[in-house]
Amino acid sequence: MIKKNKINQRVIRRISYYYEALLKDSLPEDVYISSAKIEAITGISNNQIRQDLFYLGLSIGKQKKGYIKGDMIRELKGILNIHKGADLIVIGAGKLGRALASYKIFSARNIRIKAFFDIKDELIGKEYQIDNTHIPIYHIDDIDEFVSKNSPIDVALLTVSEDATDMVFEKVVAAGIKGVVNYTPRILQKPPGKENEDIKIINDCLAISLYHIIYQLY
Amino acid sequence: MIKKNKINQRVIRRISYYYEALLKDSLPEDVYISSAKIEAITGISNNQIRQDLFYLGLSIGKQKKGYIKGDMIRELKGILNIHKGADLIVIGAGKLGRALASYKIFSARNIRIKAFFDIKDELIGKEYQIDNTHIPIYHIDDIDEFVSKNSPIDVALLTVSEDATDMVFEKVVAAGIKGVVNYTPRILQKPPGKENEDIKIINDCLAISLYHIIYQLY
DNA sequence: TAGATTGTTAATCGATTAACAATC
DNA sequence: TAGATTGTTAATCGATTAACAATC
Repeated sequence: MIKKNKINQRVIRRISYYYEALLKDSLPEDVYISSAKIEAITGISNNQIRQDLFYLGLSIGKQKKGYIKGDMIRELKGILNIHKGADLIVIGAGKLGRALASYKIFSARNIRIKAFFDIKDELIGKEYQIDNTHIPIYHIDDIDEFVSKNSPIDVALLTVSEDATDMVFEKVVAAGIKGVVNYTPRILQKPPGKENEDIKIINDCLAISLYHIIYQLY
Repeated sequence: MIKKNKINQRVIRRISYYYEALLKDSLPEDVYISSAKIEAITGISNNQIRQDLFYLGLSIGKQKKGYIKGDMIRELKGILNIHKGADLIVIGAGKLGRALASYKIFSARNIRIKAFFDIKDELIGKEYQIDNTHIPIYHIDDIDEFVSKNSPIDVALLTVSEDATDMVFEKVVAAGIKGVVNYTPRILQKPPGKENEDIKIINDCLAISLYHIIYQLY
C-alpha cells in the first residue's frame, strides 16, 4: 500500500493528464494517436509517455501507427479506477463548498456527493440542489453517524474557514474517512501518531500555490 | 529563469511548508527550534530541511541549539519574496471566486486583489467587499485596458466554469499576465507557440486531486 | 519496400538520505 | 567536559531522457 503510494504518485498524475487531454480533444474515438501527438497536447515528452505506459504494463500501441484513442482512454480509465468512482462528502456548505460541488466534473468521474456538513444553524437540515439532486446538509457533529450508516464514504472535501480546519479534520479522521482533499488555506498532514495509517491527504492549498507564483515573479 | 524554475520548485514548496508551519505554531519568536522539531510539525525529514537551507545558502543555525524561530521566519519570508507580494486579479466573480478572494491568507502575504472580471451583465460595475475594501467587477473584455493602466498585474486567479476556461485563459495571456493560478476544472498548459515564454501556470485542479484519491482507494 | 512509431533497455540526471566532522 | 545539533560531503536511490532494435 505504502509502496504503491510511493512509486506511482507522479505516474498517476501524468496519466490523469493524458486521460483529461484525450477526453476533451475533438478527434473521433477510433483514430490512431501517437505519443508525439499526446506530447503536443499535454506538454509531456513522448519518451515519458511511452515509459509510463510500459511501467503500467500497457502495450496497446501499434508500431508505425500509435494508439487507438478510444482504447487508450478505456485503459487509462481502468487504471484510474474511474468506473468504480467514489462516495464523497463536502465539509462546509458555504460558497466554496457549494461552488466546488457544483462542478460537472464529479458526475463524469462517478464521484457521488452524498452530503454537506456545516455548523451554521440556518443551514442544517436544508438541502442544496445540484443537477436535480437534492443533497442534504447535516451538522458536523453527526458525521460519525452518517459515515457508519453510509459506509464507505471514501473522500471528504474540506472547504471550511481556516479557523475551523483543525477541528473538522479531526472529526473526519475520527469518522474513519481515508481520503481528504483539502481546500482550506491551512496545510494538513497526517495527525501525530497516525503517520503510518493509510490516510491520503491532498493539499490543494492556495497559499502554497501563491508562494510558488510569487517566487517565480522575481 | 528557466533554470531557477527547474531547480527550485520542490525546495520552494518545502520552504513554504516550513514557513507556514512556523507561522502558525505557538512558540515565541525568540525560542530555538531544531530541524528535528520542524520535522515533527511538517513531516519533512530533518536531513531534508538542513539540506534545503544549505541549498539556499542559509546558515543561520547554532550547533547544539537549532534555529531561532523568528530568524528562520524572516529568512524564509525573504526568499519567498513575501515582503514584495503581488498584485492579483480574479477571473470569475461567482461563488468560487468570491470565496477564494475572501480568504484571509491574501493580506497576510501582501497579495493585493485589484479587481474581479466576469461576463454576467448583472455583476459588471458592481463591487464586492472584502475586509472594508471594495473591489470592482469589470467585464472580461476590459482586461487589457485594466492591466495596462494598473501594471504590473502579476497573477490571475481563474475561477470560471469549465466552458469559459479556454476563452479567459487566452485573454489573460494576451493581456501579458505572467502568473496563472487555475482553479477551473480544466487543466491548462502554456499555449502552443508560447512554451518558452516565462508564463507560470499552477493547476490547482480538483479533477487531478480526485484521480489521485480514487487511485489510492483500491 | 521504406518510413514511422512502438516497447524496452541503458545512460544520465537529479533529488533524497545517510553520515559525520565541526563546534557550541 | 559531554552531548547535541548544525553544515556539508558522499552514497544511494529514483526518475527522466536517450537510444534503438523490433516491426507494422
